[in-house]
Amino acid sequence: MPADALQQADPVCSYGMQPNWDIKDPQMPQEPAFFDHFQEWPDGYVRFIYSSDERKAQRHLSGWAMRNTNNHHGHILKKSCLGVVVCAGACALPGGSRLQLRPAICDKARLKQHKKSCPSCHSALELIPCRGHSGYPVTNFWQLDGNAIFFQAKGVHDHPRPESKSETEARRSAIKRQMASFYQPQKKRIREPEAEEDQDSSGHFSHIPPLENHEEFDIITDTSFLVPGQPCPSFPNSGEATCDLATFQGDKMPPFQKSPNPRIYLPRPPCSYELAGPGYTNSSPYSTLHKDATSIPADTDWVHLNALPYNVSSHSSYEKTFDFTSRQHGWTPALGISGLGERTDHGQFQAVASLPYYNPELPCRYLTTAPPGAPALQTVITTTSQVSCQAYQPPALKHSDNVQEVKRLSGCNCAPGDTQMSVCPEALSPPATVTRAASPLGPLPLKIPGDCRAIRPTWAFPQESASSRTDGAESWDVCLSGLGRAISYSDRVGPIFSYNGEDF
DNA sequence: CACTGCGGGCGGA
DNA sequence: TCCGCCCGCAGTG
Repeated sequence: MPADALQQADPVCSYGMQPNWDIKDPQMPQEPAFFDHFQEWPDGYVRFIYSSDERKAQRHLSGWAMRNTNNHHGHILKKSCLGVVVCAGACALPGGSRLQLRPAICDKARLKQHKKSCPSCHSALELIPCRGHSGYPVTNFWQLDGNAIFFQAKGVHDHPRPESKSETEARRSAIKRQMASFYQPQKKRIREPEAEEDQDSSGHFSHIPPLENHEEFDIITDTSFLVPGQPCPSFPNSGEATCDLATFQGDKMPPFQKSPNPRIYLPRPPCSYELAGPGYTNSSPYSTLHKDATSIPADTDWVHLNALPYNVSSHSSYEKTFDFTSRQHGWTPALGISGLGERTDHGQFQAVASLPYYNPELPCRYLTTAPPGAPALQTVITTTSQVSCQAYQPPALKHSDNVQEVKRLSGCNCAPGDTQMSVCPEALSPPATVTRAASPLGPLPLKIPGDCRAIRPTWAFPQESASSRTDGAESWDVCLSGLGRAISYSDRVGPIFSYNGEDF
């Protein structure tokens, strides 16, 4: 274990688990012995102390879309979570993923964003508000005191992660750079098939603009995210799909780069997708994704968290932290503990193994029951928006008392055609295996416990889990169960599917 | 143009 | 009083 990891672990425990201070205390601890490693996705009632030298802390950054909130305390910066923007139609992207956009922080920009439609099904976009703090948005407090930046979070995010800002920015820049080299060559290829597709009433798809235009290019990528139930004329098969994506992201987005956010829901088996490999062959029905993936590039605004589980295996998943148990509602990322290293990873893995993911009876691989250690807080969300996702909703879902949850699950939800994927190490690890897993077993009835949320863990302390993750650490949430569950991982594992910010 | 931070002000608990 | 929230303003990139 790297020294860094060790350093990180202890502080986390000390501050995260046993904080002896509160953001509102008149006097903060002086000269803390340890500084926590910056947590990009703090979740739960956690507290951290960052070094005043930590840039991200200085900027009060967070993976969550946090907006400034006036708390009438000049010395304490308060921010509240905006939630996540999803497709109101709850359409499932190929691969069963859902769009999870980062809400614009600016009210004006957010309104503008809301006017956009889902690139996949053209349904309206819906903002899932955060209600993780007693029905109110999760709040984060920041206070600079001496050489330390005190951070305190209140509430448990009850929604999927939006794309993190840092990731978005990183991806955009990377894409732009790569665009130049990748673009031209692909131009022709992309046009042919896609050109025919006219999904966008506005004509985005019908008209394939010069690839030089990044935005346009992004739009094209939209086609790659066809809803399973929809016809996919333009990408009938994967044969053509060469792994452009690999090329695309290859150098820029190393699969394992820290990527805080991506959550990948893997309702269906991942296509065998090889990021690194240039022409992989894919027989998967979803191969189109690959193809699409190839063209995916740039849209940073859209995040298909679930995107493609590519290379899940490549991660040597065993080692990755599959934190099925983790976090509150299952949306939270697993503890990816880059820093905690063996201890955590191992533990998590074991935990995972013990979980019935593969159990058909528990399609929602997230356990239905919260572990003892799980945070008691359960957001009671009676969101109005419901569901569109019912289309895919299995009967079992209906029983959910929490509409919101169900709806959200749709993310996990699977499209009708989802095949069940047994989640076992084997499946996740080797690409080949994954591919095999993808083989259609045929749609399975989706049974999702009413409270199909990820379970909260075995880890007794949310803080710990949160803290244990290093920033951007590789953490995975794998929701494999039958249909719906998702794998979310923080690593920059696979291609990140996003639509161009232009449209959204 | 969007993000960010600040602060006034309002209303509800 | 506290809190959530809206709004506008200003600085920044």
